[in-house]
Formats: sequence, structure tokens, C-alpha cells
Amino acid sequence: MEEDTGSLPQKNAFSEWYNEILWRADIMDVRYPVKGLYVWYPYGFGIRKRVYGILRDLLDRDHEETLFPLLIPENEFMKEAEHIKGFEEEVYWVTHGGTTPLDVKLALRPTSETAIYPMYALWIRSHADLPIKLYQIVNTFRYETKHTRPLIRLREITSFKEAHTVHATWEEAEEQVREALARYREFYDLLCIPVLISRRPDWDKFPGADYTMAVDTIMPDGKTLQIGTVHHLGDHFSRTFSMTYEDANGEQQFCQQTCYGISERSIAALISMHGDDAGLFIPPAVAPVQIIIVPILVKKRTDEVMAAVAALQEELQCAGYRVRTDSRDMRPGAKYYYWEMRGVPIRIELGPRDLDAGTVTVVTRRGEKSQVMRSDLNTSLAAIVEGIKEDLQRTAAEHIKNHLFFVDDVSGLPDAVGCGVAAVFWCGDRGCADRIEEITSASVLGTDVGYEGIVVQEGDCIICGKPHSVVTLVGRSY
RNA sequence: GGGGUAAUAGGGUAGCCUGGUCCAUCCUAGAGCGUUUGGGACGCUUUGACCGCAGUUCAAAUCUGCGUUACCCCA
Repeated sequence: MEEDTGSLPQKNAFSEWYNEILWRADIMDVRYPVKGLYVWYPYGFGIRKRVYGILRDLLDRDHEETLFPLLIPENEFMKEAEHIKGFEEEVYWVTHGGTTPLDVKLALRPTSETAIYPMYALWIRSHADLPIKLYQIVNTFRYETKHTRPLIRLREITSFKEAHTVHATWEEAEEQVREALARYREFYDLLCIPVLISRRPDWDKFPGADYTMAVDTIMPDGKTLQIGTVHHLGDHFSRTFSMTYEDANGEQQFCQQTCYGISERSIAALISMHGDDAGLFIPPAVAPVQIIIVPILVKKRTDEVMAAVAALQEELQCAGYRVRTDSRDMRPGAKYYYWEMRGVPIRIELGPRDLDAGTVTVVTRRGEKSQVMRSDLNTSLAAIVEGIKEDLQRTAAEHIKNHLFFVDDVSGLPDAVGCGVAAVFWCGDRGCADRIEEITSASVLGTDVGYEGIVVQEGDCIICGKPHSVVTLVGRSY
């Protein structure tokens, strides 16, 4: 047994592992005295900054970033009936200004449709104004009554990236849904997180959408985590908010819309997918520190080693790496554990032996150690970074493969769902879905499944046997 | 939605049942000094806690109620 200076709960005790790694790896401080609100440590925020940097870069190709107000007046918020019904139990209201009751209550946005669309209605006049593709990264509020969980179920979502697009036709909007999904897939590829895309069943779609496509991944305990959604809104909101445009024939038409979002659940997935018993493992692309240099100091040669370390850091920085030297007065071993917990993908040790041999010692977060000639360092590092990415992708892909089961018989369903996600054929009938959920005490995640591991798309419904039923994912979810 | 358990230094804990022994135990972490340094160093000195509010009592970390927070189980 390790000393308690070191040991993290094992990852197969996922719940404990997750709770503990958040503060051990300086991601979040969960001790803020309000339920469901948490504090980002600077290191965790550094990860967030890079992850959202990637997301920004992806969207900035053809979207523009914007910022709408946090507060939404009650009259606007209450316009879209389905939307209200979906959110009314979880909205925070601002009711007073100082001690004076407000004439019009103000909602803390649970999402921003009703903040953005009244403005869109003013901005859009003709087909020449379309399409509009804007996004913002904001905090949103939901009065969660179930158990809150850092990064996963929050009362203040601190990092909600929401995009809102407007199109002339339903088909164009549908095309945007496909593009958004492709963009999200690209995003999660860069984070080495494999995803399952599916169309949520009707009863589980976004309130006020024509349909909802969801991006899920599978957590270490086999439960799914929804880490992105894309909604085709049709003209639900444009009718409510009078968003019309004049088409080429001079006719007024209702706009067609989409919206899609990703939250800090993406960070939860990143942590959970790649971490291990020793701590985090952050992909180089988003690691706040990509390379940690640990000097090995012996009294007689301290100055010599420190000079070499300074030169090394300088060189790596110029090569574009985020690199830091740990010159604290600790044993080297203690530093190794420290940076492994924080998921730094590459460690370089430099001591007297390296100095004499003209080498440095490079160790990956997975523990692969190599002596590299100082003169070859740059090319070697490039290869090592590439190897780490492949390692993470392969490991993550295997995890999904090992937790996704094709099930063609009801008797196998509970076991499959007990340890992962089941792919079954389902006829689309609500009664059959209820039966599936009853048997598994899990949820029907969705149809139109996008995952390369699934080839057969049609078969007999697992409940009623109806032919030409479609592949459907079933799983327990967070 | 329903139930359960818990809250003592920065983190983890003992003490609580049976109130007084407690200006609260131990591990870890923090600060200072010195010796060390290729996988969690050592010595000396030192800082630091009974979740909040009410109640019972001569006396509360300990008993009661409420609140807050956290975790677990079931739907």
C-alpha cells in the first residue's frame, strides 16, 4: 500500500477516483459553500483554456463569437411554450433590485435562446442577411435538485459554448446540423475522446426542437456522459419571436434555426477517459505544461546541471513547447509523482550522468523511458509527442470497444447495460422503448447511430420482433 | 422523486455510545533552519480544527431540533 501522500483511489472505483483527482490534480476546489458551484484552480483553468481554444479555432472558421446578457426578462423567456415547460423548474429568478421588487422578473439564463432570438428578429430583414452563425462561451444557471457533481451536473455551468445559427430553409438548417456534428467529432478527435453520436428519442429532445442529435462518450464505469448536443429548431422559435426574412420573391418567410452546445463536461470526459491510477494524462495539445524538466542535483555539480537545464528550457520554449522546470527542493521521485498526478505528458530528467553522456532522459506519462542524445532532442520529441497521441487514441478507442455490446436477445440486455452501452434493434415504438428501459433500468440514448464500430443498421426489434428496426443505443447515463 | 450515513487543523482521522479525563489524538500537509537529491528524504523548531443557529445542562466536540454541505443506495 502506498503512503497516503501518494495514493489516489483506483480508477476502477471511478466515483471516488473522480472526486479525489479533481483536487489532487488541481482541477477544481469543490469546497465552495454553495451546492453545485465549484471553483476552477488555475491549473484546471489552464486545461479549460486550451480545450476551449481548440473549440474556438474550430468554430472561428465560419462562425463569429459574441456575447449576450446573462439576464433574460420574464416576458421574453415565457414566450415559447415547450421551451418554458422544459426549464421552468430549474430557472433561477432575480426578483429584486436592492430591496425593491422588480416589475419584470429576470431569469438567469439556463440557455440563451430567449436572450438571443429577439435580437436576431431585429437583425434579420432579408435572405441576404442569412445564414447567421454566432456562438458565445458563457456561464448558465440551472437549479439542479438531483445530486450535483463537479463538471458534470452543475448549478452554474461555467463554460457553456452555445452556437445559434439561422437559415433560410429547413434543409439548410439540417445541413448545418451535420456540419456541427462533424465539427464536434473533430473537436473530440483532437482530445482523443471517441464519441457515439445518435438521434435522441422524441421524448428526450431539447424543449422546442424538431429533433436533437447528441454526442455521448462512455465513462470508465460504463455509464454514458452526454458531452454535446445539436438541435434542429425548425421554425418553432422564429414563429414565437417573429424572425422572418424577405425571400428573393419579396415574400416574408420564417427563419429556420439550429443551436448546439458543449460544456465543461468535455473536461470531465477528458479527465476520465485518459486518467489512470496515478492521476491525469492530458493530451499534449491541451496540456498547460507539456514538458516538465526535473534537474537531478548533486552538490558538487549543481551549477553545472542548472545551467544545462536553463539552456534546455530555453531551447524547448523556442521550439514551441509549453515547458517548465521544477527546481523545488524536493527529492526527484516526489516531483515525478507530483507531475504524473497532474498529467504532464512528457518529463525530461537531466542530471550529471546525462551531462557526461551528452543525453537527456525522456519519460512519457505512460512510463516509457528513453535516453535521447541532446543533439537529436527536437526530432525525438516530435516523434514522442506523436506516439503519445496515438497511445491515447488507441487506449480510448479500446475502452469504447470494450464497453459497447451488440445485443440481439432481451436476456442479454441487463448484463450488457450493466457494464456499458448496448446496441439493439428498436422499432421506434414508445411501448417497446419503455420495455427496454424497464428491463435495463437505463435509457434509450438514440437512433441514427454514428459510430464506425457499428455496421449492420437494420434488424428485428429486440422487443416486438418487427423487421427493419434500426440500431439504437441503450445505456445508463450521468 | 424516495431513503440512508456523515460533518473535528489545508487533506485524512481518534475521541461521541456512557456529557467533566480534551486549552482535543495520530498521519499527512504548511512555515523556518540544517544535512540531502537518478522514483514519495531525514533531524530540530513551529503554525493550524470541534460546520452554523437554537435548545437541554452546573458543564456540550459528545445529547436534541432546525439549517447548510457532502457522500452512498433505490426509483
